[in-house]
Amino acid sequence: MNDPLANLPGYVLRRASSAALAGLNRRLSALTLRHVDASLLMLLNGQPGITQSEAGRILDIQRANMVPIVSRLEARGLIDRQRVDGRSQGLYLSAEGEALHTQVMTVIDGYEQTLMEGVPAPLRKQAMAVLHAFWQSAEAAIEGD
Amino acid sequence: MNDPLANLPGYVLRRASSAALAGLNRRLSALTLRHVDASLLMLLNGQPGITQSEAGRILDIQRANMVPIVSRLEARGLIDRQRVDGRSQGLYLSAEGEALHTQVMTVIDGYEQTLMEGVPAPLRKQAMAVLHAFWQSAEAAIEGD
DNA sequence: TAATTCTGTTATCATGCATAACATTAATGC
DNA sequence: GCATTAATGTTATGCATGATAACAGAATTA
Repeated sequence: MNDPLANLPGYVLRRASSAALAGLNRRLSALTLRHVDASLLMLLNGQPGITQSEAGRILDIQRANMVPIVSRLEARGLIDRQRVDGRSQGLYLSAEGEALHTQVMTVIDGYEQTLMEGVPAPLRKQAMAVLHAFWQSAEAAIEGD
Repeated sequence: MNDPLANLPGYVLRRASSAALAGLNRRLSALTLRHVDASLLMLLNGQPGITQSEAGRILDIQRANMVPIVSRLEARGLIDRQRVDGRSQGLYLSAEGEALHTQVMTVIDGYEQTLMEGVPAPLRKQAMAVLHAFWQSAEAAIEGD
């Protein structure tokens, strides 16, 4: 390799994320789901009745970009909408959506475990803390020159 | 927040990477560069004369997707091509490209330092090792069911 | 020499992400 | 109560990144 970028945390973060995503999408394709779909199913399982906008805020997906995602999952009968308001609707997993969610969890749990097991044991204890630290640091660094 | 995905390393990795990339692109826009352009300039500075395909292999960019990147940078006079072979050309930073590269380094170094400083000191020592571990683990996990 | 591999390239498609605009509805300030 | 402001869902659109398939020309190899 001899990649002169390999000592830049931001670059390594991106490569790791990209590879991790590729592996996950590969596994989720068996359920005909994209990772973003899976993340919404998981969110709705934990917070049923949440609004489309709220979900987007939590997952960091623009309001406008939530539309095709929700439509797709609703069209597949995986989620239901219930009017909350004149303008907003609560999102819920349908029975079919819950069934698929358990399959999603099997895939995700297995994958995340595989990912973690690939990290040398001595580093494993601090691994999540490091990732969260970078997340927070990167969020803070978005603005500024 | 209350994000039930926050304990999944893959998800946190993605969010951190996404945020880090946003901040970087924001800073690079002052140089009218995308992060991928910057990464190629940095690579060519370290390994002048490298081939387009080789660069793509190192940066994990498909051969076909290298074409517009190289064309764009060449059109801006930042890189030169020198025929190596009947089929391949070596890529080099032009004088202008080298000048821009130093500016890129200023931006990148400053940004990566900011990113690192946002990580609590006790974690900082192992931070890079953790990122590399996830990178390697994720690469290994791409294949497999 | 023949078969295979590699390079650069074109074309095309899927995905993710950003922005602007809009109508409807809700919340807020006075 | 009414006028202003804010929020929601939506449509449309564009840009950037990646992936795949196909091809011609050149180099390697068997």
